Amino acid sequence: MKELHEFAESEDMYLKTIAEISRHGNLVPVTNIAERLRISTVSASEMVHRLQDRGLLEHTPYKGVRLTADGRGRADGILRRHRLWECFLMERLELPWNLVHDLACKLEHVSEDMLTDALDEFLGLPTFCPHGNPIPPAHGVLEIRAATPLSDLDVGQEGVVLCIREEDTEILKYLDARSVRPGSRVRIEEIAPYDGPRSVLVGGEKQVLGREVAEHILVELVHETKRSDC
Amino acid sequence: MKELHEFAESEDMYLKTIAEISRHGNLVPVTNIAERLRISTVSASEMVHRLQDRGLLEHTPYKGVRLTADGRGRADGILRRHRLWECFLMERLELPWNLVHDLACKLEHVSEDMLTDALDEFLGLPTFCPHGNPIPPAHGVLEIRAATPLSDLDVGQEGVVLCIREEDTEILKYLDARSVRPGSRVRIEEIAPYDGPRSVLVGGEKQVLGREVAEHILVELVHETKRSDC
DNA sequence: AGTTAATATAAGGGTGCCCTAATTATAAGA
DNA sequence: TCTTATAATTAGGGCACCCTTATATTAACT
Repeated sequence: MKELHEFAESEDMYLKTIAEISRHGNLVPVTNIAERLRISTVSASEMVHRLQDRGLLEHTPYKGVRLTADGRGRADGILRRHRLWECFLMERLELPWNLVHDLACKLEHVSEDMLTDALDEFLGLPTFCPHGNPIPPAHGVLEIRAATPLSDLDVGQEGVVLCIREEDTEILKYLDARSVRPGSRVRIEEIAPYDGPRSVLVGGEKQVLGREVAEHILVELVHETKRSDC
Repeated sequence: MKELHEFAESEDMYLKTIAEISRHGNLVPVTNIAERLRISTVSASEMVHRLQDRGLLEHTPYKGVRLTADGRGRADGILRRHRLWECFLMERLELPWNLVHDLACKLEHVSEDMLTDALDEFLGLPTFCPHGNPIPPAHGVLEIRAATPLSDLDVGQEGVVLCIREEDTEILKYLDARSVRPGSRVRIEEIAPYDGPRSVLVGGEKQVLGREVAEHILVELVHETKRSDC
C-alpha cells in the first residue's frame, strides 16, 4: 500500500493550473487545462473526474471546471509556497529570474506548513513574488488588485506592470530582455491595425509586443498626469 | 510520453540508501535496502536490476550490491543536496532538528546544479550538516574522518560525537532529548554484561544507551587528557 | 554430503498517470 | 431546424513502481 512517493504532485499541478487560469471565478474549460499541462484532453478529463470525486472542484460538462472552497484553499497553498520559494531563490540565492520559476515549480510541492511559515518569516513576510504576483497569506484571503491587461490600454495610456500572467520561462526571458518587469512603467505609443502589435515605450525605449503577449502583462493604470509642456 | 513527474525520485532513494548503508565499500545485501526503504524484498530486487541496467550499481547474487562510479557520483549529489538543505533548514529557518531531516528528504530531489551551488554559497560553503555528516563537495571526493561507533569504546574512554548514522526521526529525537548531538562529549562509564547497555556520561548527566543505539553514534576518540586533579 | 536459512526469481495483480483512436453528446451558429 | 465545431467518453495500451504467494537457488553449517 505504502509508496515511496507522496503522490499529491499531479493533483497540485492541476489545482494550481486551474487557479491560475481561472482568476475571476469563471469556469475553466478542460481543454485549457490540458493545453497548459501539455497532456491530452482525455487524460485531463480523467483527472478532472478524480479531483471532483475528491471534492476539490466541480465540473459542468461542456462548460468547464470551478474549484470548490477546498480546492481553492489547496491551490492558494501551492501558490503561496511557489511564490515564497521564488522570493527566496531570487532575493537570497540571487538566481537569474528566468530560472526561478521552474525551480519554484519543483519546490512548491514540499508542503509542510512548518516549513512554509518558517520560510515566510525568514523572508520578512513578503506580499509579492518577484514576478509581481501576490502571495496568499497563511490564513485568510488573497487581496485583489485592480489589474488590467496591457492589451486593454489605448494609445497614450500609461501603466505600471504588476505581474506577468503566464509564468513560462520563455515569455519571462523574452520580456525581461525588453525591460518589461514588475514595476516597469509602460506607455502605449501605437496599436497596429486589426488590434495588432503594440508599440510600447518602456524605460525610454520603444518595444513592439504582440497582442497575445500584451494580454499576459497585467498593469495598474496610471492617470495621465499633466504634461509639463501643456 | 512526457510525464508531469521527473521520475528520478525512487532511484534517488535507492542510491542514497545504498550509499548510507555501504559507507566503507562493502557489499550491501538487497534485504537491507528493502528494510530501510520499507518495501518488499521482491520490489527491491526488481529495482536493483533496473539500476544495474542503468549502470548505477553492480549486483553480485547472494552477496549484495555495490555502487559503480556513476552511482556513487549520483548518490554523493543527493547526499550533498540533502545536507545542504539540512543546514539551511536548521541555521536559517531555525526549524527543530528532528524535523529537518524529513524535510530535507523531500527537498533533496530538486536537483539542479545551479540551485545546489547557489545554496552552498549562500550558506557559506559548509562542510558538515547539523547531524555532523560531511557534505560532499560539488566536484571531488568526500573526505573521510576516523570515526568509531560509540559501541566500540571501552569503559573510561571518551569521544566527541561526530554524527548519528541512522538518520531516522525517532532515534534523532531520542538522542537529542538526551543531549547526544554532534559535538557532544561522551564518556563510557559502564558496560552491562553480555555487551549490553552502556552507561554514558553526557554533559554532566548519566544516560543509558542500548548497544544497537550506540552503534549508530559515531565518535572521534579523545585521548585521555591528564585530569587537573592528578 | 545433506539440510537449512537466506536469497532470488516467477507468476499474477494493483494503482496512478499518461497515450491514441474511435465514438457519442452537446452548444451554438447558419 | 439542422449542421458543425467542441467536449466528453469508451476501449485498449503502456510504464514505473509497488504487492503477495509460490518456487528455485545457493551459502553455510552440521
